[in-house]
Amino acid sequence: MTDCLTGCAESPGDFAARLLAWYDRHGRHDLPWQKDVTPYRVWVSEIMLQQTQVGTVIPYFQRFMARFPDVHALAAATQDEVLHHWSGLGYYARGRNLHRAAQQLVDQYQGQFPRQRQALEALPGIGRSTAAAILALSGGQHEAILDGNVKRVLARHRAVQGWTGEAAVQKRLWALAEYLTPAERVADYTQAIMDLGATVCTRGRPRCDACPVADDCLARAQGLQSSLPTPRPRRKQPLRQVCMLIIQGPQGILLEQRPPTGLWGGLWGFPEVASVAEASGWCQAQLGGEPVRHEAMEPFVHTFTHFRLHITPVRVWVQNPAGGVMEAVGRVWYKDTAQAGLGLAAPVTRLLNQITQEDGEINGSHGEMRNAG
DNA sequence: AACGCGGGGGA
DNA sequence: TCCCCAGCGTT
Repeated sequence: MTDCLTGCAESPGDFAARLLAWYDRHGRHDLPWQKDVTPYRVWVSEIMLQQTQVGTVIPYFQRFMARFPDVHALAAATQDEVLHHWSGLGYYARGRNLHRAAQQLVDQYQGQFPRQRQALEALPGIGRSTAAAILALSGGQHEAILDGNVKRVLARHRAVQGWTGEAAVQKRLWALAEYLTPAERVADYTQAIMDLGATVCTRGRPRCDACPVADDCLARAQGLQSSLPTPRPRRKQPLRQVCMLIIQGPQGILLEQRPPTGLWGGLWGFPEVASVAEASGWCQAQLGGEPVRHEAMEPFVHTFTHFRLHITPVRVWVQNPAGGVMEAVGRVWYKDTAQAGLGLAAPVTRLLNQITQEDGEINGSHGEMRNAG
């Protein structure tokens, strides 16, 4: 007898029991968010882990918790400070959503996390899986999750064909996830299936010999481990071109805040023009004067999922603009951008480090330890 | 150089 | 209900 929707012949409890036994011996039990488990800590870790692997997330999580120990601290912070702690993680909309959701939790729920999944899903940045993860991991509630690791484990174990982004595949996987989630030890089971996906049932080379559910894994039986889950159909990536102006004035380097949404939304970066030829004109129009000189740096490529960005950095030196400086909202001159507490995109950080190093060598001050003291 | 990750939002 | 968007690290 098989279950109609899931196609499972086995009892769900058997799958969970094998996973839990494996988890007790081989799972991860010392991750920072597994200590002092609260909905807030689970939430922040889940959002960070959506886009980044555990090893990278840990230091970000520690710094974030040190600065924003609870939902009230996060709600009371400025967006700039939240994005500063998110700098380098990518997907900055999630940092902004985290901040907004914290404010809604304080405003609508006095900072207490609601226990209804639908209420959590109404918060920005929290969908079905993240809501379920918060409730299951921090409260042991009977909720099924379906993150990337779980999708991979289930698609393989039941040999589910098709890209997991397709509606029919999603539906099937959610049905499987709910069917297999046990009534007892839900938090451990949830962590167990994520751990299995992260450490054994990996994307590249699954270690089937170490898998507690390999016996009845249909992908393994059919030799499909490495071809499932079916990859997303891929499209050709367009190229975009941009010229970043690294403008050096007496007060430091000019940074502008980007629009609140879109690419690197809310972060700070260099002024941009379409081509090197427009650099002088931009300075004339925006700073009220010609640059003393400018010099193109080595161009490089920054790759996104959907396009590749060719970046040509140009160093521009301007004289004391003597009142010509426009200290408008969203524009600022910084000497030490690392201390400014601003969110910076990865290529901006890279360029700032690069020119700091170059200038240090030119000035012969490279022997000084910047971090000393 | 390709790929994955969960959710938001517009068509 | 599609379909597109986003930014890094990993492989």
